[in-house]
Amino acid sequence: AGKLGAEPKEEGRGCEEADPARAMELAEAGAAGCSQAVHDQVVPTRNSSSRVIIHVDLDCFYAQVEMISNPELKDKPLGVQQKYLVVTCNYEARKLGVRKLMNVRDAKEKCPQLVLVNGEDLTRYREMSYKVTELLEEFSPVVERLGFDENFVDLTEIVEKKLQQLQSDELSEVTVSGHVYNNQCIGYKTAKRLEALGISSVHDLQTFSSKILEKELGISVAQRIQKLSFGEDNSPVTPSGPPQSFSEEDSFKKCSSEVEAKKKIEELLASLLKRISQDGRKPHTIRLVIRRYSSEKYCCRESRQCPIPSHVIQKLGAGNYDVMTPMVDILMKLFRNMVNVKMPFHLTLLSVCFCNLKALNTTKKGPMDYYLASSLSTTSCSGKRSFKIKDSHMEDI
DNA sequence: TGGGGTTAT
DNA sequence: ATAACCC
Repeated sequence: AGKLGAEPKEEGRGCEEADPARAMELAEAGAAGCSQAVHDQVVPTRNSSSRVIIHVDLDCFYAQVEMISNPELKDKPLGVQQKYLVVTCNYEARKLGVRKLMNVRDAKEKCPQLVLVNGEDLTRYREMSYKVTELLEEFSPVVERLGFDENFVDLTEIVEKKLQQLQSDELSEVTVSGHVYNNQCIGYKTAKRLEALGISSVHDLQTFSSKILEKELGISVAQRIQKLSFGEDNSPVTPSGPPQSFSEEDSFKKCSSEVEAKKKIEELLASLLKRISQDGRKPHTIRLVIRRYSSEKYCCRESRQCPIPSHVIQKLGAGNYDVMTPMVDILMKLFRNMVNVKMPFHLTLLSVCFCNLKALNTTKKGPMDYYLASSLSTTSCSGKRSFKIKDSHMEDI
């Protein structure tokens, strides 16, 4: 199955959204099978250059986590609320007309018995999400995450091993039934641009002039989506590994003073520091993101980022050093760089992001290390550059 | 539209 | 730093 085309987007068709245990059954079936059925027609064994990839998509993930935490919720219509939105809901609720991303007021109107739990804190969802990924990684290390509730697993090697074990008379008996996917064109912006070109179905895209498409969308996007329209996707399943960034955000109706903003930034930062200390790696870059109020249309985010000073990074992990104060200081500088606080302003979102994560330095301490570290900390090099310099010196030593 | 994520430019 | 994409 192609990676990007693999998910049927219509709801309510009883499509194969699965729990992890069922996913494992499917994986076993896939490993045993040597043929794929398309339109109920059995096609021969995959050839040596093709791959076997499973796509595991967890059903109404946040709602499931809540139902596991509190089984009393299991047989009730349940919605997970973030601000004034029901971001997802269980099937009881869907039967009664509640939809994803529905207004709380509309949802309550449709379904007065709806039970709501607050899902603004993603901690438990994030933890469960990584448990699922780690479970899948036991089968193959090649697991790519997409959001919190989807994983792609490349099972090619497992399948090949299984096929070698099977006797030839067993081979002919195994079949796996397939799935036929419907027309759907891709991301929002690209879909709009395609529509402007008169392309509204997969078939339209298949038959459209490659040259014109390349001129309109750029060669990279054009060639990729046109291959996708034929079900061809040679992109690898890229192991996600640990996250490359940690962020916390909060949205609100109005924030219009620096003091108010500072309070919110401090809250976001406190949560992030907890998370980062658990992770063990250290961020070398910090970013502040804002969203300004705008009465209509799509509202863009703005951001400012800077390297985290090395003396702050060092104090990040253990110890009771106050890392909040210097960090808040940096963030407020970034804030004033974006927002002219002498003028009236109206923000609707603040977000803090730690990125450019690096593993702890595992090199053994030598006699020169203290000298090298202190001399480098006084330079104005970027983190990347100074690490390169340090590494080369280490090799020399 | 929330609260996250990734990659490309 | 932003824009596009994904959930």
